[in-house]
Amino acid sequence: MADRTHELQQVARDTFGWAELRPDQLEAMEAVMAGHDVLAVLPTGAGKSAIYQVPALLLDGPTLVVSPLLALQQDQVEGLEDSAAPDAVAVNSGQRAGQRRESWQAVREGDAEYLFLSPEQLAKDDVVEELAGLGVGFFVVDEAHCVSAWGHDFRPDYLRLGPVIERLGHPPVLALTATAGLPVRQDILARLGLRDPVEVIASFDRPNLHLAVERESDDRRKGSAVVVRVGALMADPATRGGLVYVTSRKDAEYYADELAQIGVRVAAYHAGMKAAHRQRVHEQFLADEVDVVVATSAFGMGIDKPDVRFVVHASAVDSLDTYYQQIGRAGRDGGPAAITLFYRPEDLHLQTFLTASRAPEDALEDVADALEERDEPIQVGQLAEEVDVSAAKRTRAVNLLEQAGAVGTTDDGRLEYLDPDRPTEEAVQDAVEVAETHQRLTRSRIEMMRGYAETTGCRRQFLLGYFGQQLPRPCGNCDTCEAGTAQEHPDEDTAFPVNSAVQHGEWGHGVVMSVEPDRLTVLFDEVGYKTLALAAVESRQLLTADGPRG
DNA sequence: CGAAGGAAACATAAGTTTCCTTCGGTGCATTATT
Repeated sequence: MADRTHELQQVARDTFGWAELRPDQLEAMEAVMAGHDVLAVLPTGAGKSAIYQVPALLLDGPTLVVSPLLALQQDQVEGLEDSAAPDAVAVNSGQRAGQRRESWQAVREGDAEYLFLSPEQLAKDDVVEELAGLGVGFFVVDEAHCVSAWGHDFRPDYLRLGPVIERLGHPPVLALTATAGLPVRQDILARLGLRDPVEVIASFDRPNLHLAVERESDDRRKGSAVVVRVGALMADPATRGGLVYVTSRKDAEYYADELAQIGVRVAAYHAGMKAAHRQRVHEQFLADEVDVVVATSAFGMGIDKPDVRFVVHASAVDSLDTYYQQIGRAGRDGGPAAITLFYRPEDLHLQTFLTASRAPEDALEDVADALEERDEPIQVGQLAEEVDVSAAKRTRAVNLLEQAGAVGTTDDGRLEYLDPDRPTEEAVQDAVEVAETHQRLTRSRIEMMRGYAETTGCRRQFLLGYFGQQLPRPCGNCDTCEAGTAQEHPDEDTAFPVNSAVQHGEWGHGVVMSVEPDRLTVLFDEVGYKTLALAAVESRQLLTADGPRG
């Protein structure tokens, strides 16, 4: 063990020039070297990339890094070029055929140690076949929350990574992310099929962020309040420069115009803008030529500016996972930063709309029928020929049927209908229920966002509690602490302590996520987060202690 | 679900009210034209 630690530290020092590895980094690396699958949840700036970059050099075979954005892949490749580490290449649709051949050639000949791919590339049979021949020694999923956040509908190929890992002989797998509450972590572990995983989870606390919520009832008044607030923040040298998150592209343009009118150097950022323009805004922000970026959720991953002094949300977002991720872009230098959410309960309805995704019933039927009719497993390409729906919809259908236990993936990546005696109608019905369970969880996460915005207790205790971390005392650096409503409550002898498993008559099995003076929040497997009044729990005996999970 | 925008309804002046429809977020890859 000590040898291995020494070896890792030596590579870190000699190849990358890092004098010291942090305990979290080292713990994750050592687990990888010991052959474990690892899920590492570390805040940005904690050197997440190092966790794969270093062991990659000690493990046989090339390292495959799945990364969600082509721009991010580019940054990583360039970063490695600047170090003494072996080369890195990416393969994607933006390249010409010749360039792509060269990249493969470099990996094949061992000139490139790191290979960056999008999950969509890994959905292609020839790509996986090529990789299987290469003997991939290390499988890394960067920004692994995307598996859960995007895999279920937006980018369904994220849920196909599990079978790809198996097809590559299941090398050690490392999933990396900065933000993941319990359901997201469980989802990542299950969907990637991690074996006996080691979870390395750093503290989520960012004590330098001051947390506050401004409640507004009128939409227009909220709009002007946001502009006034940003104006005030910009007038104070201590809080100059930050981000404003909005829900729609239109709002991004609107607030950018309003702020420009009061003399703020501001730019809008959303996915409707041309790529070159988006890149320009990003660069100007990093270079302090623009002080405020008003953005939709498109602005995020890959942004690493140390001195973001405020993050203002003009509206609530879809979950505390998203919220934490977005506010976490402030104060990376450790200096104070002002975090403000402008909250109107009605805004949550838009999040319900945006996250709603109904099961593709027609595609489910077509896919189930096509697979059931075959006596043998079939290639994805073949299925595409037989089922006349879009690739995304087809993949979603395959994913749901697989989660419903009706469809399986063979070791060579083909799809099969598992039980010939199971009627396809039943399989489709089960798949629809899988989608509905997922939908309930999504809704309950929106309710947790509501809970954060409406709590009179310490905001930080609420936020950290959501991520499974108990802050023993109110933080003293949020609006409720300052208002005096966040009272310290002694650790009462509760029958249902945090992290204990419980059983509810109607909602089934769950895990206690937080205990407040008058209420409990429980994450149930089937219905997601629920907040229960302690008085009712006691008087009506709603919960019973349950055995350990599993 | 709710905000926004347009058209029609109200009303007899130039405007307000009501009703209806549309739109609302993340990115890969691929392909047909300039």
